[in-house]
Parts: sequence; structure tokens; C-alpha cells
Amino acid sequence: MEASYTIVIVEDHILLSQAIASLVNSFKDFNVLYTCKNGKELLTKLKTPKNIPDIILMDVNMPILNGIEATEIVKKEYPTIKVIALSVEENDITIIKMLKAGAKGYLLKDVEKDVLELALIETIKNGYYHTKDVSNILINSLNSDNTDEIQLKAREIEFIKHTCSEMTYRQIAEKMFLSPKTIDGYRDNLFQKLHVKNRIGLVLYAIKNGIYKI
Amino acid sequence: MEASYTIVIVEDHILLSQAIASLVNSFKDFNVLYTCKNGKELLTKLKTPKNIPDIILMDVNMPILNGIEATEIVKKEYPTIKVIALSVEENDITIIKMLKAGAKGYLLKDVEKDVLELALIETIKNGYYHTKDVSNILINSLNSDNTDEIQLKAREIEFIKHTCSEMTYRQIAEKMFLSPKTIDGYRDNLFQKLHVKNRIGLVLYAIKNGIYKI
DNA sequence: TGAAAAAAGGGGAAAAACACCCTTATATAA
DNA sequence: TTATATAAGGGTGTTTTTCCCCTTTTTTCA
Repeated sequence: MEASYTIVIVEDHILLSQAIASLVNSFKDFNVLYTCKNGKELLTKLKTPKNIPDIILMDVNMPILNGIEATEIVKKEYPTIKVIALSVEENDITIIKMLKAGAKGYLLKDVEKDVLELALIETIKNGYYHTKDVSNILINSLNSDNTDEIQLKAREIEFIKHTCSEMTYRQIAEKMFLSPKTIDGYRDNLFQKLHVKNRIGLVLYAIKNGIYKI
Repeated sequence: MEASYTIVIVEDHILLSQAIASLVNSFKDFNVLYTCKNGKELLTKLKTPKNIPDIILMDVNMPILNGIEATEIVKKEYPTIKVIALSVEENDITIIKMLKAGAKGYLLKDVEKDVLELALIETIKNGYYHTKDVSNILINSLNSDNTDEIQLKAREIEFIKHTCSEMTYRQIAEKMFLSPKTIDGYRDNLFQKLHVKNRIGLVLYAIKNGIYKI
């Protein structure tokens, strides 16, 4: 029988993308339709009906259009496509965000290839696949109500970015056309909001959450 | 003819490791002997003579024993094995460190698979392979004498780590059983040494160089 | 072994960061 | 339409950081 399912890989590192493609192609019943470098490229591709796959293997950290945003759009526009997240990120919040966005599974990049194959099979069969680790994270996140997203405003993000660039608050004030006193307000506000003690806490938060890239 | 060359892959993310293995096995004339999760595992494996490969594809950022240290040891103990670095790291210093350690090539993880194959072929044939980008970095590094390694002392690293944990200098002084004034000296010294403007620069440096892990 | 370099400690002052608390528009939702 | 939230701006005072200068002690090495 010709029961082969089509996979699309979205991953910004081409070599890894092609390597994973090679692996997936070695699985019985699965073959890779094409690969993409980021979410934007994927959305362009999907506009052609013959480019609609059964499953998308989606990296989370990508430039231009990241995995979370891309998944949201894909689920809205092509609800039949199943998305499996593939990431090095073990961060609870990222995982939850990705699942909220509509991913049917979340695989860490240090699983065995058999797990990947199983995830593909199960997702076709049952519509989803979760490893034990991810299930645990999900359960924990339901218990503790840490789901309340800290929502940062564009202006606050701008401020944080400048802080990360070793600028003094006075310099930031000039750059943002605000008085140093207003900048003081931004800072005080963020310290409280993000539960940090000082500028360094801000920088750490920014790096953790992808606001500032090293 | 039976002219097949053996490859070992050292990479901490198992799925990627196996994916790259699948890719390399698809190349004519190359096949993967085995894969390792880190440098330590590699060194254990290499003790058995039949586990000596022609080429090692070595990730740079790994836990336990990283690519740079592992390469140094491999080159010393098994000088005939050729090491090719495989990394997402585009950082000049990392690349130079890796090449100094004895790597015969440095590939970024966003090259095409053909480049990987070419690198393997060329390394067998000529003993080395460099992409244009890496060659440029090498040339630049020879011109500018930024080769002078910044050598941090254990005590300085301790200080930086504390700084990264949102501690004030007074708190650090207590923790390190030093007077706040001595801590001042550490800081001033490091600012100069690492060419940074303030604490934030220190934190950024620490994260970039793996001194402080987020 | 004696000079040089590095580590440890410090004084004083200016600048910046931090904390707390306030006003005034301006939306925005009940 | 009146509460309520939110964005922008600010005052005052304390603490911490930063900078530039210095001395003493300990290592290092020529």
C-alpha cells in the first residue's frame, strides 16, 4: 500500500534541517516534502495546495518568524496540519506557549530518533504525542497558576534592550526622548513586574526571554 | 573498491547526532562508526583501537567535556585523527580556539549538506577544509593581535558569577571574605581587562563565555 | 636574591542607580 | 458617565556604583 505521510521541516540551521530530513526519510511511511528556514518561508510555501503536508516539524527558536508565532498562524489558516515542536528549549513557559499555539507535540532535541518516529506515528494515529517530561510540565503548569503572562509594552522592551547595551539611564533617556525621571519610572515598574533586584536582573530576564540576543 | 572512510559524531543532542549520522551515511564513501554525547564519552570510546575513526565531527558547545578541550586531547593522543568542528557559534574567539586546539575545519550548522560532504572529502584529501567565512576570520585575527587570551583567575570568575546573581558588591565582598574596597579593585580591573563599561558588560561577557549559565 | 609584577586593600568624590511616592492626562470599561 | 486602569512625567533622598588615585604585601622570575 502507498500509505506515506508527508512531513515539512522548519529549522533555521540548514545542515540540521537537511540532517533531520535525511533521518525522517529513513522512516517507513514518512517522507519529507521540503524544508524551510523560518516561519515566513513556510507560510509562503503553504499557499500552494500541493505543499500542504500532514505534519510540520517546527523549530521554536528561529529568526524572522519564530516557531510559536508560525504555529499560531498555521493552526488558524490550515487547521488540518499537525505541528510538532522540536527544540533545545526546556523552558516551561516556552513549552506551554508552543502548546497553546496549537502544537500537537513537543520534542526536545536530545531524544532518540525512535522517539521522533513514534511521535510522528502517534500524531497521525491519535492526533498528538507527548513525552513524559512534557506531560509533567503541563500538569505542573495547571496546578500553579504561573500562566499569567507578563505583558511588556513596546516602549518597555525598547528600554530593556538599551539597558542590555551597557547604556546608562541618562543615555537611554536621550535615545528615547524621555526625561531621566521617566526612565526611572520605567525601571522601577519593571523591577516590580519582573521580580528582579537590579539592572542585572533585567538583563538576565531579557536574555532568557529572547528580548536581547547575545 | 572498498574505500570507505569512518566518521564519529560528537554532539550532545542525541536527535541531532543521529540525524547527522543519517546524513553522513547517505554520503558515498563515508559511514558513521558511532556517535557520542560529549568529549568524555568520546575519549572512553577511542581507547579501543577499532573505534579509531578517520574523522571526528565535533560539536563545540557540549556539557562535561566541551569540543575545544576534547579536540586538544584527541590531537595529542591520536594525532592521525582529523577533527572537524561543527557549531552554531559564529564567534571569532571560539573559532580560533577550536582551530588552535587542532581542528582541521570549522563548519557552521547552517551550511548546506553538500558543504559537509565536501568538507569530509577535502579533509581526507588535503588534510583540511575551510569555508570562506572562516578563512576570513582567520586572516582578520592574524592582522589584529586579538589573539592574546584574556586569562581570568579563579577568584575573578567567582566574583563575576556573584555579580551575575544580582548581588551588590557589598554582598559579594561578604561572600568572598574580602573588603568592599578589594571588590572595587576586582571590578575596575575586569572592566579594563574585558573592555566593558559597567556590571552589565560583565554579565554579558560571562554569559557569552559560559562563565555564568542562565 | 633583588627588581618587577601582581594581588590585596584603601580614600574620597562624583555619578548613577534605586526606592518611594506623587501628578496629570487619556483611554476604556462597567 | 463615573470609576478604573494606564501611560507619561516628575520630586526627593538614600544607596550603590564607578572612577581615579594611593599603599602594602606577596609572587614571580631574571
